Order: sequence, then structure tokens, then C-alpha cells
Amino acid sequence: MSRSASAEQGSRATVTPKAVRETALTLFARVGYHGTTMNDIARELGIKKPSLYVHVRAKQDLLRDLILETEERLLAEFHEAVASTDDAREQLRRAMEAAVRRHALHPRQALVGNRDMSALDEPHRERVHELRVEHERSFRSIIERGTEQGVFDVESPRFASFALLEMAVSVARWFDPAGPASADELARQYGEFAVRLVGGVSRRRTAKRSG
Amino acid sequence: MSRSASAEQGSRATVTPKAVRETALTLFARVGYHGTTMNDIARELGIKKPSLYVHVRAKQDLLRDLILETEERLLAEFHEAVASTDDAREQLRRAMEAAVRRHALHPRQALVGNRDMSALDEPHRERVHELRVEHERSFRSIIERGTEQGVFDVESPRFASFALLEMAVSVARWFDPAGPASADELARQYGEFAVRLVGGVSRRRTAKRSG
DNA sequence: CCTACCGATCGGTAGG
DNA sequence: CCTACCGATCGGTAGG
Repeated sequence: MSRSASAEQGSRATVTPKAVRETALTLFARVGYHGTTMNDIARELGIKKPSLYVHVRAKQDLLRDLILETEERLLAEFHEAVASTDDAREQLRRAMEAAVRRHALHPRQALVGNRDMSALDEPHRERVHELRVEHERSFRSIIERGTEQGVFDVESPRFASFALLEMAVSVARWFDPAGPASADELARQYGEFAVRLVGGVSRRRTAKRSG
Repeated sequence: MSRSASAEQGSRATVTPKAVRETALTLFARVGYHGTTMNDIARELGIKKPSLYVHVRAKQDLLRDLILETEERLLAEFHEAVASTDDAREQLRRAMEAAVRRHALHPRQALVGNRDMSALDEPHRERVHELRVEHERSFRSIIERGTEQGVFDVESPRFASFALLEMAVSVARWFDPAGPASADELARQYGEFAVRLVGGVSRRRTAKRSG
């Protein structure tokens, strides 16, 4: 199979904790936490398994750092996006764009975070769960506010909220950052999807339907 | 942890191949294929590991049957839903409703199918991949046709298609069939989401926005 | 960063 | 349906 550059060189001492985390991220995303062995990670890095433990304490630590970091950044970017305006329609659009941009540019993190939560030991799993509940709740409150203001038209803000957040994270499963469309372009269109889904009228409508 | 009824009884010979598949499905959905051992499945059924092999040839067979069956049923229901009308808007709505209903009522199948594809041996993995490509392509063509007819207004049918299909499968991650809202109600609202997302005007709009 | 090794567990088989 | 057992591999440690 394919190997990283360092695995093919005869050079030594090129491995760093960061490189281990990077390789673990790639393998976890491809075959899952339980489907990845420490031997797999070592082989990919061109070293022997016991040498990994110079850089990392345990396999579980790799997963914990990875998921916690990802979740905190996602939430931070959400708050940043929402803080830039008071308008519900624009908040929803920007929150959606932020989530899509992150998941499109960091698909491995999104995949592992959604797939290997059950492999995460407590109390970290509970901590991540709390962060997600907070994200969903904040996202939903935008929809609720917009609905109260008559800007949106939605039957169940909860359904709409889950639909949109899951739609955003799912781009990690099919979008190719190296493909023809950029992550920004994808994010723009998903922002439009979000506004449409909640029944909001868009200001950035691309085509008129007065055919 | 919790055990099935049969695991707590002293009765014997209650296990069937179907019961093994059912238990495997539950555990695969909870902790993944690689996170589930044959011992775990046996324990849940109240028997010893070697006895499992009376009912099943190999662990991999459990995964294969499960994913292939799920995918074929999903696709069959899609074709059935689409065949009931010629109108693009209604086809999209009914295709969405069918997918959501299935994933809401069979969340474990959806979770395993999306999570443990990489654990599936060839040529079955390739076969499932083909079925999914066909599903997405058929779904997308509805969007393309509707767009050509001026019924929909979409920049990228591909983006819209992936967004909607992933949105549908994701209900397996949060919807509770035992909760207050029924799968049919969820499906109805998601059908509405689909029509809105592609810029189609709904016939079943619940509230007027002329307030 | 390595070789050598630990106890535990993996999927699966033998032979009742 | 069981006990007993197979070779292979797991995450991780000892001791350089």
C-alpha cells in the first residue's frame, strides 16, 4: 500500500508526536479506531511499534486529543460566525457556512468524531457529547428566533436543526477538497440550502424563477 | 450491562441464525464491526462463542448479509416511491420520504452501513458501492429534470443530491422511533425540506408567510 | 529508536 | 450446545 515519504527513507528520528497524530488521524478515518492497530500506525511512519510509545502514552490518547480538539474548534468557529450579525437569516447562513467549511477542509476529523465516539473513554465522551448538545442548542435557537420573527417558516426547529447540522458534517463523506469546487463554494451553496430549508427568503438567490 | 431475555433464562436451544444476526446488528451499530467480538455476540445471546458457529460461518458473513440486504431494500423502496408519479417535485418528495422512513425505522442498519463499509471484504464492498452510486445518480436525475423544467432552482444538482441523501441517512443518528414524533411525521417534514432545498414551491406549505 | 517479551484476547476449529 | 485449544495479533512494557 501507499506509505508516507518518511516511511520510505532510511533517515531516522524524523518522527514527531505531531506526525504520529497525523498518521493516526488518517488511519482512524479510513478504518476506524478499532480497525487501526498501533502496528499499522508505526508501519506507516516507518518505525517499529514500541517506538511509538516514545511520542504517545496510549492509543486512547490519540483519539481523545483528536476528537476534543476538533469539537472545540467547531464550536469556537460557530460562535465566531454567529457573533458577526444580529439577523437570524444571516446567522443561520454563516453558522452553516462555518460548519461546512470546517468539515470540507478537515474531513478526517469529522469522520472520526462521528464514527469513533463510542470508542472514547469516559469522562471524555461525556464532555464531547456536552459540546455537541451545546452546538445543536445554539444552532436551534437561531431557527427558533427566526421563526418567532416571521423570517423563517418551520414546523419543528428541532428537526430542522438536526437536518442542517447532519447535512453539514456529512460533506466529509463525499466532498473532495482537491476537486473542481472549492470548500468556500460548497459552503456558500450549503448556506443557501440552510436558508431555503427553514423557509427563509434568500437575498443571494442566483436565478430568478419568473421563467 | 443489559442483556436480552434469552441471555438471562436457563432455557437452551433458543438461539437461531436470525437471533444471531439481530444481536450482531445491535452491537455493530453500537461499537462498530471491529469493536464487536464474537464473544460479545455470544454473551449477549447467553451462549458460548464456539456455539455461534453452528448458526453462522464467519463474522464477516454477518456484516455482508446485513449491509447488502439493507442497501437493496433502500434502493427498491426508492424505485417504488419514484414510480408512483411523473412529477419531479412529487418524485423528489416521495423519494425523500421513503429514505427517511427507512432510516428512521431501521437506524441500526443505516449506522452500520455507513460506518463499517471499510470492514466489508471485496467484492461485496464494491457491490454496495455500486448500489449507492446508482441510488445517488437516480436521485440526482430527478433534481436535474426538475431544474430543466423550471420547477426547481438549483446551482449544483450534485451538491443538492448529496446534501439530501446524507440528510436522510443521518436521521439514524438522532431520531428516536419510540419518541413523541412518528417516523411518518419525520418523513413528511423531511420531504418538505427536500422540496424547499431545491427551490421548489411546495403544495403542502403549512403556514402562509403573508403575515 | 530497537529487540524481546508480557498477559490478554482475537476469529475460528476439533471433537464431542 | 459445550470444553479445550489453535496460531495470530492486540496494546503496552522492559531494558537497553
